[in-house]
Amino acid sequence: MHTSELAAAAGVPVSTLRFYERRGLIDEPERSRAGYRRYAASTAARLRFIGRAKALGFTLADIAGFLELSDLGRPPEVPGLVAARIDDLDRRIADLQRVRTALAGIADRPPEAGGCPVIDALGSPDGATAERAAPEGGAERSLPG
Amino acid sequence: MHTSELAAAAGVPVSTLRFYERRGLIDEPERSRAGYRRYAASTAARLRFIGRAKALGFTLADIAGFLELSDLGRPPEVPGLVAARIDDLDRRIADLQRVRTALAGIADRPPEAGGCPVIDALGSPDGATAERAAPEGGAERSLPG
DNA sequence: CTTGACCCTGCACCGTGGTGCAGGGTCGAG
DNA sequence: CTCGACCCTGCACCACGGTGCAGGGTCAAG
Repeated sequence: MHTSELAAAAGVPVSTLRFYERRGLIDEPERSRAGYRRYAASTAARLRFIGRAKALGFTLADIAGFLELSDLGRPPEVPGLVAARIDDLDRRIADLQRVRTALAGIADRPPEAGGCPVIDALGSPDGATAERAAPEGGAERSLPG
Repeated sequence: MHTSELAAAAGVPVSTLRFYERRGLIDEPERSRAGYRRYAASTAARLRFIGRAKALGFTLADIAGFLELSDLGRPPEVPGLVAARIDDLDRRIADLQRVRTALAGIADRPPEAGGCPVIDALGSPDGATAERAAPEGGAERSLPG
């Protein structure tokens, strides 16, 4: 198939195809005499795999690692990476739920309570009611990648 | 306080201070006759607030919004913004939980003969065992953020 | 032979959240 | 008065995940 066919089959723009090729996520395909890329049909499946892994929050570097190991016929030691990713998700979900709880409680508070309750809940920016949310060691780190 | 004092007090590099100033997260401070920035002590608390909100996953744009509201003393349209923020959080939490469920299902698969269960679960990149995980409408959309 | 659709390369650009550096000016101690 | 530490501005750069465009080449239909 040629470039635009693959792009349509995989549901990504042509520009992204070339971007992935540069990043090593898809192999450089055969070329026609004129230099046109001619892709194997399996490349579309590979691109759908990339899309699903991306939707699960893996970075392109992660995915490139999966694919490389898979291409080498070696079962990747992915379970560890998946477990790490699940831990990340758990932390992040807990973070968001804590904020959501704070916001929900705040939304019901009477408007005459003084400053902005959302701000207060995070620790007032002017220091007045600070240090109640955000347990020091907790959400302090960011997501991987 | 001057720039380096504020940076030390807030635990951020000087470069970040100026970056936040450009982004409108902190006000342009008074200047000395020579043009040196002289910060109010409250700016350190504001920066710590930014740090906490950032750790909770808010973007700088989110935080700028919070701070603007706070600076304006809670204008009447705040309840709607809080509700919108809660809706957004709910969507983000649901997204992350869906991803987490998918990953957990993958991680539990026994390492069957041939192939990595994770790769298989995502749809083998060569198409052989494809289309088993990732129900079409499910995790197919990207994460917010 | 011309027209239009497609393809090629290379480079610049987007937003996010910063970091780093050059080339100056200023300030206080010695 | 000199020295080093600090401060200023502006600009370029980093990673990430792409997007867009200029300026060409190719191909098939009419």
